[in-house]
Amino acid sequence: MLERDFPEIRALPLFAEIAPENFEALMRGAYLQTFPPQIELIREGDPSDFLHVVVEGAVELFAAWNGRETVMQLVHPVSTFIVAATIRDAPYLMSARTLERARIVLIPSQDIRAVFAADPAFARAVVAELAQCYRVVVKHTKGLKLRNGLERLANHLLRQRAAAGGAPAFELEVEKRRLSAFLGMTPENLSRAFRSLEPYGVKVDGATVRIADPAELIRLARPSPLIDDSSV
Amino acid sequence: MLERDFPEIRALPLFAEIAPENFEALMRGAYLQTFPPQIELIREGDPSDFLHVVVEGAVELFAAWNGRETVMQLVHPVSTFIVAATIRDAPYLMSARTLERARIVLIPSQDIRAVFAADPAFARAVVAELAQCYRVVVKHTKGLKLRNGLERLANHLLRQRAAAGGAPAFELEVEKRRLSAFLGMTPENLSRAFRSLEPYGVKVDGATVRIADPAELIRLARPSPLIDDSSV
DNA sequence: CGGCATACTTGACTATTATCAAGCTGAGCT
DNA sequence: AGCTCAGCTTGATAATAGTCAAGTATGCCG
Repeated sequence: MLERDFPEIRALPLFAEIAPENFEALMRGAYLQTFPPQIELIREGDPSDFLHVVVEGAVELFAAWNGRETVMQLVHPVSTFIVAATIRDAPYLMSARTLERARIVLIPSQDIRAVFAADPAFARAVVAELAQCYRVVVKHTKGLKLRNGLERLANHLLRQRAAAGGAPAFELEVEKRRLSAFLGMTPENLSRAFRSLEPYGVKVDGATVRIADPAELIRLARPSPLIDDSSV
Repeated sequence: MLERDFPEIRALPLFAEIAPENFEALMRGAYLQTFPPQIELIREGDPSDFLHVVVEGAVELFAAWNGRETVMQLVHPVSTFIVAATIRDAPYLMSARTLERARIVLIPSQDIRAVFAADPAFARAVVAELAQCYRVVVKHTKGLKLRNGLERLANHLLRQRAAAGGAPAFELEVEKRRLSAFLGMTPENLSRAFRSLEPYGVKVDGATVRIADPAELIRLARPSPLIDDSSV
């Protein structure tokens, strides 16, 4: 692991407060690796070997059952994934694959568990991270159970718009087929949902979305901070 | 808080390893309270004031949006809920209400956060609890996205059967209307789903379920440890 | 440039799920 | 016992979502 890669990882809330010697111990065992697109990084059911930190690129967490597959989460830099499995030393509940070329730091799970036991500051940070992850999944589940496909898409677009700083046009960041799986619908229905949003001032051209009048879309989407606000 | 109530709380994984003086500090500020059925204990959006421990009875965590309501989790003794909100000092994402008469221990959130900062053993236990909660929600979400209503019910029955020690007959533990909301369907469709399971040897009489031949039901349900196994 | 592969879109159809409106049933009560 | 109410069930219908099949667009590569 090269010296120059430290800062962006060190800056993550998860690692910011660790004692220097413990952080170094983690980095000594860590790999920084670059993966091509479509590489399966972990497979659900496998034992938890590494904590992953996405430094660049994009990763999706997905799950399969009975021949069906769905996207559980989309992971963008800089963030970690599968903290829970690492901490509990339990098998992964989700698989992960790269969506684009991605630079990923792999930290051996046993190192994480060792530092976690020895460094109270790290333990606190892990708790904050886990609590955050928990709340993200709860919000996603609320959206799935309380909204229909059109409403989920409308709110997703409003969230993306906010993440893009409120610009009138922004990019979707992921292929539509993956977005559809993430939103709990088929690609065909995502297509139709986009068309249904046209009367609300939503224009889609490839991966570019333009929202003419947010107020109009908000009236349909009825966003709630307790589902859509990532900072809550 | 009475002395005789300590043991069952002390025995919880979350509290088992705390230093005695810290545990006492928590208990000094705690209330043990008995609530009648149908009492709203917390409301989503409110600030996190207390960590709740269900000692007796049953509680449901639910969420509402745009006039719709759904059940997110069913909580039975002895377990805690809303740890994540307490730790992050963030607003509750879910509401909670008693389903039956329930005895509940309320521990002020600020006490929890104080002991959490001071007691490494407690911090570790909180992490384990949170990681567990996270994995429970992920499994629930996987079920929602990968299975249809009938499959969710079939797997729920197999889980309940396992929880009852594999007995051929067992009780549902909650009203069917709440079970339906938990499984992400309407009461009407739960009714129909139960009838659809008759050919698979499932007989329902009130809240009592009898599974004639588990193998038959398993063939339909296709349970997976990564969705249905509570210990994984 | 043409050819190919892949994502996306569209339409027709099917399946699943929700809604509405009666009925039914059983526990609790007088 | 009979009444009442709430939960449950059932059937008819509507809304929502999935499937299949075909077509279009786009980007990559020789």
